[in-house]
Amino acid sequence: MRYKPGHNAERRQALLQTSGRVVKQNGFAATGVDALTQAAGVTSGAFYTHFASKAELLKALIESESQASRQRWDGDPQLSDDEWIATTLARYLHPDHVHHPESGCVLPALTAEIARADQDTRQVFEDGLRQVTAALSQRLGSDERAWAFLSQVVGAVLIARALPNEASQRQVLQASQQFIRQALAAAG
Amino acid sequence: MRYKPGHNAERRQALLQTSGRVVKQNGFAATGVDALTQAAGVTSGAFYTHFASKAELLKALIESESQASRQRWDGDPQLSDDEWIATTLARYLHPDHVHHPESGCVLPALTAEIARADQDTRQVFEDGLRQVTAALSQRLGSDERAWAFLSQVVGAVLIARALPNEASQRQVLQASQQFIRQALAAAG
DNA sequence: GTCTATAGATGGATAGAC
DNA sequence: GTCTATCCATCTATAGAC
Repeated sequence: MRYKPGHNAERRQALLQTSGRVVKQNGFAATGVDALTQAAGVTSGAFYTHFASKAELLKALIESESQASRQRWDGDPQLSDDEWIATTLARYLHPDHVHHPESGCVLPALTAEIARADQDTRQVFEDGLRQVTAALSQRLGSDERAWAFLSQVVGAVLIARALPNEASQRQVLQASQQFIRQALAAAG
Repeated sequence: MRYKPGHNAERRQALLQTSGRVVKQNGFAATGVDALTQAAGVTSGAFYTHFASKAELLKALIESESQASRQRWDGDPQLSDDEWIATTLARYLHPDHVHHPESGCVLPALTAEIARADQDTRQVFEDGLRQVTAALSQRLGSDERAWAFLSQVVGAVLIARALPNEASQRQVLQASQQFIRQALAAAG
């Protein structure tokens, strides 16, 4: 055979990773199939060997990005809960995360567009997200806190990214971090 | 003259209101100029009498929507701070707000796309947003709390909208509301 | 000021060569 | 499996009639 075994799966994986970066950076609707494949060094013709449509790519992206996020949220298992919270907040609510959506969490970048996708795509989103909140819940003590924690940090990064200067961005990130600490302290 | 005085300003205002609904519903990049103007009962040719480009519309939309949001956030001035917080949370974190982005806050719907706009547009965003946070700060006691409060509710509605079923959506809304109460209680 | 018509570019997706 | 070439629809924006 002309291609080594697993070539197909590898290429699909590469497409998911590179197009994930492009889409988080520029948005899903705003990005053409040409731009998606160009980042992986192939042309649009090759795209349709791996995905039935652009909409199918979004579903696959949500799965792929959820898995990546889940691993980032897990973090170092040796940390105490308090240490884990501190390092997680410091990393998620960091200016680097604001400046580099392409390598960051999928949620601030794509959730608004996922909200406009079909029911099937949103189900994939929920499945992926529940893995994240399950991990979060382990550290925070309840699902309720996990959802609220997630909402807070996603909202903060989302808003920070739309602000035009670094000072304002930091103001949001700092405020968010402080707020979370107070809420967690309040409930013991 | 064939048109009554103020016709131009009125029509522009009408375009802002109707296109605001369409854009919050379907996204800015995903909506063509035809769809924007169709909602106002005119054709795309008329659009360019009022706006130099589609990008200019986004800036005008951010101004317009910020003003509308600011008024909604203000609420009834006769309420006590606690009452104001309760009614504001109940309205913003309500399933109706999740189901109807077209008549809701601009932030969960468009912030991700604003984050990808040029510096000028994002400056307009900051100016509008600071009016909102100033009003919020009056009620909550500090700018810091205002930013965090806003991040929390925006993140919650954003995520809820992407979830496929009502039960999950309510879970996020409820968790966020509870979290905010705890954070505010913690700081007195 | 708004319309129809259209230019010019780009969108998603497919066909056939290799 | 990937390429080039292309179809057809849609996009932003403009021109000219009314």
